[in-house]
Amino acid sequence: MNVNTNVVKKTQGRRKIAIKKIDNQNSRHVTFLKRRLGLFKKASELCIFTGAEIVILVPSLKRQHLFTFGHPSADAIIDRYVTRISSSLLSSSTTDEFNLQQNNQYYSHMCKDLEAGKKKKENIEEEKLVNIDDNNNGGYWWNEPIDTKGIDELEEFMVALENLKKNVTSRVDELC
Amino acid sequence: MNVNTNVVKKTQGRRKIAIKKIDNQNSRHVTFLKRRLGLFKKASELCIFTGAEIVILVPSLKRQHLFTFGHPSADAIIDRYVTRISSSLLSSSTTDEFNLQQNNQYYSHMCKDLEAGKKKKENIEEEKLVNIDDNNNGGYWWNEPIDTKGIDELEEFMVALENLKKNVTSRVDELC
DNA sequence: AAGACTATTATTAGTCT
DNA sequence: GAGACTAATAATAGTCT
Repeated sequence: MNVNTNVVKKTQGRRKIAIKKIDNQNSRHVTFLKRRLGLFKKASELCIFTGAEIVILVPSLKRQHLFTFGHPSADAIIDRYVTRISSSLLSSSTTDEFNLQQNNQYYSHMCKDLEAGKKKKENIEEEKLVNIDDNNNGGYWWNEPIDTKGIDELEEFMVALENLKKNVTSRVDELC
Repeated sequence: MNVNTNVVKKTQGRRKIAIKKIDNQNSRHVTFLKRRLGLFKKASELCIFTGAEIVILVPSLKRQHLFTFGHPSADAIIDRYVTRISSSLLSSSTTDEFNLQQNNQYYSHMCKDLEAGKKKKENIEEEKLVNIDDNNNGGYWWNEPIDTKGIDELEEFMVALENLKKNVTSRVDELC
């Protein structure tokens, strides 16, 4: 029987916490430190195990610092991200102006998932995962539809990216 | 005694794997899928628990797609990242042109850490963690020194970012 | 306040469908 | 080939320094 085997526990160990913002500011900062490191470690492992490129940007909680993770380099991947937006704006201006909701769906989905907790799987048929398949066409991701929210104010500098795009395109011709 | 208690294990469970690129392509893709989701989940939790802003960009292994995680939005944080580079280039051109190695140190550090495995703590005194403290000055992170590698080819479009910068700065005046 | 500790929760490698 | 399963590994919440 394992009822009260008189083992004196030194700590209570890890405990579950509610899926909400941590109230206590000190705990919140400690968690921010620990989990940010954990996130970067996970990213490192993903890079090593699969050869993936990853960029992570995390402003400090007071938005005074920027913690970055980048392999091979944050700039290289961000260049391509920005270039992709530029390309979309410059090439076809009307065709895919709408139904462009592929990006940033993960957060809202994850939030729903987390809030729901470990709900049973039979009643989550409406929670389809985003269906981004890796081989739907031969094009590159920066030519695909993008989310255009907040792009208005970016248009001005997007035009200036045209020259950069050529450099970037040649830089990523090596496929894995 | 727990020697061969005749418990038939259904699976071997999770197993350790070497800290290196996974050879088998199918396993590599499966791991890329699973761990990418895990990474985004970790990011979601960090957002929720601490109120942090996070951007993650992960090109697919063939570099044909881009998987993004962004809260509140990838564009908003990237704008600030890019604006920070622009600001650095426009303001002081000579003072902090060198000793700018604060970014992207995590990957190399983590790689070393991972390769070393679970080495004893007494002989890693040379592996200091990056010392980015959150309150060294009252400035914002986009005014701090940045890594300028690969910036040459970006200069042209950086200049065009000047107008954007004003918008962005006002957008992040709300501190947490 | 930054790091060590540890019991517990969370993630996941391999396997099977 | 995308998802369920599960034993084992990995991350971490709270505590103590």
